[in-house]
Amino acid sequence: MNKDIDCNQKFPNDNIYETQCATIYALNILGQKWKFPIIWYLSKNDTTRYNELKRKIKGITTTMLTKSLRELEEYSIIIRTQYNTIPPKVEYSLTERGKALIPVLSGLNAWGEEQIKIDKSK
Amino acid sequence: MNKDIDCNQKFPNDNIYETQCATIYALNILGQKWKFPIIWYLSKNDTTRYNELKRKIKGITTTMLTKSLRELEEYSIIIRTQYNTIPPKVEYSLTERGKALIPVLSGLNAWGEEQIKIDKSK
DNA sequence: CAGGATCCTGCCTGATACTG
DNA sequence: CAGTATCAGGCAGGATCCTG
Repeated sequence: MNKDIDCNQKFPNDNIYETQCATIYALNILGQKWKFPIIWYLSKNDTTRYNELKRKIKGITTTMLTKSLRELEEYSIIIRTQYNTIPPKVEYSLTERGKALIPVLSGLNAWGEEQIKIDKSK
Repeated sequence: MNKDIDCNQKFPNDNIYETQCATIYALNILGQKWKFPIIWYLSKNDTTRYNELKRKIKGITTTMLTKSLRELEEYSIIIRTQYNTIPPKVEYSLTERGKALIPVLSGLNAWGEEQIKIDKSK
């Protein structure tokens, strides 16, 4: 087993399927500013509409929200459901692949909370 | 409890200690190209020297390795031990805070492996 | 309501050369 | 060996305006 970590590729835009390291593979998909927050919010709210995401994830712009959602959809992390009503209605939710990330996100969040607690006690 | 996710800040350079969301807090520290790979490698090898990191983490440059190590040290994720010998010798290892991240990294890696397996079976 | 289209910029990242 | 210093560029990310 090779202990080297093959990071010799730019993420998130190269062909991730040639990646040797699973961590890098994961970061190729998730390693951007808004991906984790979006998944994290969806994990707590099931199906969510576009503008609710925009409202609840403070600071995100339409450009980045749309871009991030498109990419997450492309990698089958989320699913987009469009209703052709007027006004239009679009809902996003996690796929099974996306739901499999929840424990990881929870772990990251728990780690963060723990560290914040430690920071404050100093 | 507020379900909103406050991401209205630039990471990784703003004051992370004012962050509301623990996930964002964590990403402020870890959310860059090489942080996870470095921690991931250290988690598998305990103390590691600078040039070994550089050799094993394929593609990283001295600039980014040094910068990433400094930042991780600043946030007490890793510890740097310097031996004033000739030639110099510097070792890096995870702190307790850093080790607490291993389960998260493992989870991310496991998720990646699972998805790669699924991808290949198609 | 759910984006598209544009333009713009900072800094993340890399390449190269040098040093105690 | 373990970095520092310097220069340069590309792209992630943001701001703004527009639309079916």
